[in-house]
Amino acid sequence: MNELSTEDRIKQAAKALFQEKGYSGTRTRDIAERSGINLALLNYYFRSKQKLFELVMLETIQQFFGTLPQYLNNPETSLDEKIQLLSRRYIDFLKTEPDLPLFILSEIRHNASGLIEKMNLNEVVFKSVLAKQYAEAMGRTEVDTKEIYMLIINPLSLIIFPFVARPMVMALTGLDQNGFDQMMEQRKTLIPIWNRNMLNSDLNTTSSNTTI
Amino acid sequence: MNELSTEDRIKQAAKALFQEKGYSGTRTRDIAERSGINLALLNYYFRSKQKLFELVMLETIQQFFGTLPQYLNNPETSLDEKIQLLSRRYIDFLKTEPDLPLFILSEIRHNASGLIEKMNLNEVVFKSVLAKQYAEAMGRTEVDTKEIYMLIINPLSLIIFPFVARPMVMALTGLDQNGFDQMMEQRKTLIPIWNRNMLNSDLNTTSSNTTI
DNA sequence: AAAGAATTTAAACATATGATTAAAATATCT
DNA sequence: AGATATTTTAATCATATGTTTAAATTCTTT
Repeated sequence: MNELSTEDRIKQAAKALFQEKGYSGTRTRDIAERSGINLALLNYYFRSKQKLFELVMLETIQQFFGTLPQYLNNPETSLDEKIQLLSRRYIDFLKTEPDLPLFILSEIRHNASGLIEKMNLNEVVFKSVLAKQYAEAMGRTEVDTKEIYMLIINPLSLIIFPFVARPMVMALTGLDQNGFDQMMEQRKTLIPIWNRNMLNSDLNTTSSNTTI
Repeated sequence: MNELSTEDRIKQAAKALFQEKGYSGTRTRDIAERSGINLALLNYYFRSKQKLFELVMLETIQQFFGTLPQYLNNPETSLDEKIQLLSRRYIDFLKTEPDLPLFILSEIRHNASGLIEKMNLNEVVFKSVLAKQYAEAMGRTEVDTKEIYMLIINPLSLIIFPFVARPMVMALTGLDQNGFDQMMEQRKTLIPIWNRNMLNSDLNTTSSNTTI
């Protein structure tokens, strides 16, 4: 009853291997071995390595970006609470899938079919409750692009970059894997504080004392 | 007199292609075509695709990390001036080599030979003038690891991540390539301001009003 | 100019890789 | 239980890929 179907076993193995080695570096024979299947089954179930890859990519992109709207759009949390939830949940998620962000960022960079352009993420962002909350705090109805840097890009930079650049971060800090994990735990609470202070620099610039 | 040697032409083509397609996705025939040489010359000059790759990697890693010490160690600039210089220079550099960070981060993640572990980057960081300046401002002789997050990891996150995640950032902000470039120009001055405010959150925590 | 060294060329090689094929095995339906 | 559909298997195929080889060409030295 707990047995995965052959199709799912292939997909799981492919997802892991594509993340580890990239598309070109992953052979169909690697996928067959890891999923414990006969090589020809990959073509039977998915028709080609390329088709399998596209399917895995779609699912993985959905996994990475798909939860973003819910963090930005909960009307019952404040702006700060949203950044707190985003930090905590994304870090928890990335700790379970440490290879995923690098894989996604690498593939969307080289992928000519524009998968994420089709997701209308900028609408999600500009029309989010988070953006509205910030605009209201500034006494306006809309945020501008520069404000999106602080509201979205900077938190995501602080959350995701250490995962993408883990060997580099470990080399710079001298932390081992365990230390790195602890660092990311600490950043769950630190990132919202830092971000609040970055937002405050904009508030100070506009001489507003509004508390969000 | 301006003629590049055959060896250099191969290296340049290889560097560009490895960044675009990765190691496995780049064929020796691609490199030969792009450098305008006969295929066998790759083996004549570099013995193998693997050896060529290792050489290109070494040079590229040096290019990416090699300038870091000079930004952290100039005794004639304040802490804030160092972050300003780091932001400006790294952003300028990355605008000329937009594919480089993703390539480096991807390869050091999968590279078992531990190239960057041998660089003793954490010594560079912990013993830097920057770290000393911060410790002095805190009335101590040394910084701890958490402080390195703010002094080094956070600025690097804010600087490098948008380049690594360019399609994602463009999708979230709705910016085109031109807009993205302008955004990075703005971040040259914004990142030091933001970082100063993050550091201030630590200063406030320790109830110190010291100005650095 | 001739000899020797270095570079370049085109073809061939040995192996790898994604895909196909046909038969065998298993599952499902009547 | 037999017929049919689906899944699996092992071998084979067609092409790709990194590398080698030997000859030709160019460069350097005497």
